[in-house]
Amino acid sequence: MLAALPRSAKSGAKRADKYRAILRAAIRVFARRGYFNARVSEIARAAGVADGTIYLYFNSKDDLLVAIFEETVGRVLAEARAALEALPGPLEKLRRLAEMHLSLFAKDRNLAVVFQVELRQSTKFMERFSRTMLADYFQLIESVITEAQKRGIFRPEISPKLATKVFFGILDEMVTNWVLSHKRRDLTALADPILDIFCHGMRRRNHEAHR
Amino acid sequence: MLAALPRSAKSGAKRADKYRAILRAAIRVFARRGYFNARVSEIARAAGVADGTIYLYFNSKDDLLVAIFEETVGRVLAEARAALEALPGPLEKLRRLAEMHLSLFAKDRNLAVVFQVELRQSTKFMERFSRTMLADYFQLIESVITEAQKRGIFRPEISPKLATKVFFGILDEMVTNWVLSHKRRDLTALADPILDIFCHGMRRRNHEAHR
Amino acid sequence: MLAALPRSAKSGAKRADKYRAILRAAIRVFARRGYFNARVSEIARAAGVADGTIYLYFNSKDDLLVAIFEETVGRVLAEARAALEALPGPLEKLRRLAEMHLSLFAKDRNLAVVFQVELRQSTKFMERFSRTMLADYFQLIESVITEAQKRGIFRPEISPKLATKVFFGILDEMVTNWVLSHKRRDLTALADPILDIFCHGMRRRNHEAHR
Amino acid sequence: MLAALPRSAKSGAKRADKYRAILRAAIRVFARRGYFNARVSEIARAAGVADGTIYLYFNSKDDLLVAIFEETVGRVLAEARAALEALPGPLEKLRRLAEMHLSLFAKDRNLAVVFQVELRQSTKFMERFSRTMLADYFQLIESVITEAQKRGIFRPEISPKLATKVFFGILDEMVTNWVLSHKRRDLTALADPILDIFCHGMRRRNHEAHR
DNA sequence: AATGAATGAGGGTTCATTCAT
DNA sequence: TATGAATGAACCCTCATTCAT
Repeated sequence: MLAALPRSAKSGAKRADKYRAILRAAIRVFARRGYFNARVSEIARAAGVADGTIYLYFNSKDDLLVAIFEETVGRVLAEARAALEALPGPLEKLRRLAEMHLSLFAKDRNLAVVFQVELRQSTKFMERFSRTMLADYFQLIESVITEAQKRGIFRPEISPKLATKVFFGILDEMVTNWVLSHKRRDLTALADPILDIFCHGMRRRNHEAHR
Repeated sequence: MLAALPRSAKSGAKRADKYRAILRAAIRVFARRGYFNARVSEIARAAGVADGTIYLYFNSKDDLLVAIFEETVGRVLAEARAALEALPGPLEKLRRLAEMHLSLFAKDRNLAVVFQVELRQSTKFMERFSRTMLADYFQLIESVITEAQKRGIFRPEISPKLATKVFFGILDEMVTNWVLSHKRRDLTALADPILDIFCHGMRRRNHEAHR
Repeated sequence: MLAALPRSAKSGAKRADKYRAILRAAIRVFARRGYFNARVSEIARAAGVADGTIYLYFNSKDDLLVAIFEETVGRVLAEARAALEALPGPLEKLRRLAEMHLSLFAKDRNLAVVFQVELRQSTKFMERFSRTMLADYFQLIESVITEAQKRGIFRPEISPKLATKVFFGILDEMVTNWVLSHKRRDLTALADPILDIFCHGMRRRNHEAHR
Repeated sequence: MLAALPRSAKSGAKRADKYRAILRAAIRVFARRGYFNARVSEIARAAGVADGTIYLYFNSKDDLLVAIFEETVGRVLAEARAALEALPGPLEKLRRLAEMHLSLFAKDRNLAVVFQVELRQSTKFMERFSRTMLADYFQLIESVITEAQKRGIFRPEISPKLATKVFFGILDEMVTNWVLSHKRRDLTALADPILDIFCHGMRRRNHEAHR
């Protein structure tokens, strides 16, 4: 079967494999050593390739960090959009967003370290990330909050942009805290109490009364 | 007058002046260049001292970052504790904490950059900070939240530790967002809407009804 | 026709074509980028072959430079020897040598750059070239000068080896100057005035008187 | 005495000493290894300083080469101008130029290797050198040749710029040849026969007759 | 106490060359 | 014969820190 594939497809698949292997190795090494103390040669060894091979797939050490961010956020965004579509109301959607956010990192502690610590080491990275993919994530959250406001579930007088930052800030702090504390509690289990606080905080009074 | 002071007091005062001058210079340079791109010689020049003089006051470049953190958090904690004492109830105390947190950075954007970005560049720093002074800050917040629960203002079933992280996470995200967006909005003005969401999220239902 | 040729001749011809294509590409790229900044992959692209193919025809990047030198000097030497045979006297022969030397580079500026600059980057190359093919070129010049001395045209007391270096040095400087100045003057036209100076410098006094 | 000098003068003198020590070491190492194979750390060791110290005095490895060229040509030009002033006629001046040129390198073979080989490794360097200091040297030679033409010693119809290149080309080839041949002949002794050829080549016929 | 010249360890990246296909 | 992806050795330069003055 594989032999019948055109050369480009075969080598393309191999290329993608190696690309992912390097990226996974980079996440591991960045998490263990920190970005600045991580040696490119160490990543190469962890990925099972030669030092120079890294540079056939990535432009620089910086680029590895950028790729980790973009690959992850891109994938998560797509998954989140697909998952939200199937859900009936904004509260369910917020719950799903929180669950996906927390479980993404709960499943891969190394990724969590890279996202909560290593990616934030400089305004250069942070501004870049904020402006690009993170903006899409914020947009997705905001659209759900706006929907909740339109449906009369959330108070309409609260700025949806502010509420989005509040929602993200809570999730972000939970992950950071989980990463830094060496206790290995169940991160995903925090979705419920967080949503409880956030949604009550956002809720219309009379809406609550009707419950 | 000064000449009459004992030598140690005089030089002690001079010493403290230079210490602070270096620390202020470090905040400026770290904010402008980022920690890793900041040169010790650049900080020395900004502080008006020789390169070597830095090392008469600090052990290392790392130590400058640590000192910025500890000096600031130490001072802010003392101010916060003093301010809270004078306030009658937990809601007022939470409001004052939020205001102080936001205005600290609103008044000194360079300090905000250092706290929200540069200080988070490695797990080494973050774990150290979490364990030490930040823990005191969390403790202070938690004590106010517990007080609110005891008084029946906040729902008792919510974990106060969780609520503390939620409160801090919201504030932290506001500051980070303000630092990264190049719009210069009034950061302190966010205290009100944030508290609105947080306190409603925490509040007992019947307590609200009684209002 | 070609199809009727024995296999070895056919592939031999193709092989020679590719060999020359690579060499021509190397001259272009070396001239444009300089030897050290020239990438083997760039030469391969310019020659329309894969990187690895270069190594089926040449042992190393160094070897390309050596081959350029040896191919060119070998060809020029053969042409020069043939051309000189037909000429009656040593003065005509010197004139022809100068013309051939200058027009070789006037016709191919890239070759001139490689010969005047890139080939001289290290004593390793220069000593190798001096000892081998350049020695033949010097020998050819010297034989003409000796002939002129034997015929009483040039002063016999001048060392023919010295005169050879003088002759070559003048030509060499003309080409180098032409390569480095960005004016595109007629290099070949310099043959006459150069020979005027050189031949008068070498000539016997009484020989001149007889003219 | 030295102790009485102002600090700047003392340290200035030490600075100049170290500058020259590094430059001399660079000439030695470049001559022995070739520019590209020379390691900066090797130069540092040869100069008795740390690697980093090189960069307190020079901007880059390239800069070392440039400095060797500019220091040498600058010094030689000044010496040559001073020496020529004392001489009565252009022929004596040309002889002195040739002697100085040849003896400069005869006295320092390493310098000769650097000038004849290492400095010519790229059009980047060569064009830079041609345009700047070498142009001054050419100008000096040309002025002497023009003087000889004005005095009726040299033929006026010969382009003085061409004659300058001829003169330089001869000297240059002598030095190159001396550098590449491993025989250690007396380079300076070549001044006489070279001048014999060059000056006869340039001379007016009737002028000769009058001799 | 203050200076600033000197130190020297340390690593991302390039690219000639190889070799499995 | 030809390919081009993979290799891995090799090095200039920076800059935190020291220490003689």
